[in-house]
Amino acid sequence: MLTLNLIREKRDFIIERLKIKNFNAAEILDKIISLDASRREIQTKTDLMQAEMNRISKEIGSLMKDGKKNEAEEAKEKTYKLKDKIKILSEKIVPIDTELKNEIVKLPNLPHESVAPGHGADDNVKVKEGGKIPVLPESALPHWDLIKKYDIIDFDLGIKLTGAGFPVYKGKGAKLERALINFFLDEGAKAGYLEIMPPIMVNEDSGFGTGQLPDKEGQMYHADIDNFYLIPTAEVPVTNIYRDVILNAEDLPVKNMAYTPCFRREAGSWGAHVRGLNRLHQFDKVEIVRIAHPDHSYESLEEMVSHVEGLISKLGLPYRILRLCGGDMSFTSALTYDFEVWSGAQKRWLEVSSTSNFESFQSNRLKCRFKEKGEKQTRLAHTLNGSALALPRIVAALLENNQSEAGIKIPAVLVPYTGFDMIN
RNA sequence: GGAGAAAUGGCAGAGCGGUCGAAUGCGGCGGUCUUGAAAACCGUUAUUCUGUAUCCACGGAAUCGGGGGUUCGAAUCCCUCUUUCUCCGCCA
Repeated sequence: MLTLNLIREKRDFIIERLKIKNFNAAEILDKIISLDASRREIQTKTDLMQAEMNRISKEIGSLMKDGKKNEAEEAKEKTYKLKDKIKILSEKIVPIDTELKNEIVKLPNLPHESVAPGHGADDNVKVKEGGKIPVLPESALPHWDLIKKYDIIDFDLGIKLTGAGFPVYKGKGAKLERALINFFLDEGAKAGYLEIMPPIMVNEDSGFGTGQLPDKEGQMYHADIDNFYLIPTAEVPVTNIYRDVILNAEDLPVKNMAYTPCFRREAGSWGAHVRGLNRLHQFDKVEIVRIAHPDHSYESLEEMVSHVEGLISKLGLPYRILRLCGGDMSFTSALTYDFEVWSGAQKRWLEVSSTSNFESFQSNRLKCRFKEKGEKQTRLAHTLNGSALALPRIVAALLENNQSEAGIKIPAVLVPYTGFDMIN
């Protein structure tokens, strides 16, 4: 959520920046500005009346003390009219406030100045490429065949237990999953991230704090009776730890990480390219989250990017890093890097991480602020997060790229975690 | 799930419906003293919105778990929700 201050002071700048995201903001901005102006006008009036009201009330208090009952009664008379006026005026504010909130949440975050304009995936900017694309024989199998061949992940069983998109990991498949989680967490710990195990269901306030609510409730599973949402990513609970929190500047950056299962309804998005592990309703992910000082948040982002890159290259996967263009970026993000790994048998790139700086967009909703030592004023912190990493597509690429007649070779860094070096 | 009690500033803990943003203690910050430190003493110590000023500053409104109500006036009374504690029941 953009701050009202920015909207008041930089209307034209916002319009220009949001063009990069192909978003026409003028109409909404003008509506907000006029709503805000009338809200403040009314607020100022009611504040004045309320001040008068408070003054009279105090007067009544001291009159009563002095035993001047008649004068107190006279003063009371004066308040009735005033009270009515205040009531009428303050009731006017309620719908204005609601509308203001409705409008302001429609505005996406401003893209960072390095973000290129564009409409879709084709306009993303490749910033780096690494690893070697494997040359596989014609007979190479896609991962959905490999998992059947070695009986390590069972989709049909998942359908029986729950439904499509809820795979069952078995034997070495389950072990590989657990190995990857532990590997990612250990690497994260080495990089200074504090491990968190959060709840995987959150309340409405948390959903709003990170921007899933309103509007995107269709993407989350909802437990009706208790009004809880299954998290689509650990970003939601881990970032919401800092909802309504005022941090000290010297505690920044806060570096947290969490492994959680993630749940996505992905309503309407099933179709091409979603076979096997490519898109699931439940999957595992390790997420890194930072709360950073606004002056240093882009340094934080770069550190996160190189951390994620390190993970992928330690696993020996061919990868590329993309800086998303305005049209492909999320509503809440100011700058996003996507990481894709090459899937040898599908012969295509699979997104395995999205690492973003949200600047103060989330923290304004979260009311996540910090205070500089000795200063009175609070400022909004910057929030960042990134997948480090999402597992299913990593598994898909590992299986496909490392297959041979003898079986599937486990990357050396994982062997201490799996306890085996081949799936066969 | 049943019965009862409670929720106040960073923490602890007062608070009769009137001058209470809130005593007191601890902690934090600044200062005096000291060669330095401790102790002692003095001062200071929340957040949000807002008006003039737009660097410092001054004024107003709101906030004592959340929401609503009674009242000229609510931390204090009423309703409701949430959370915590104690006892009973159930339970990995």
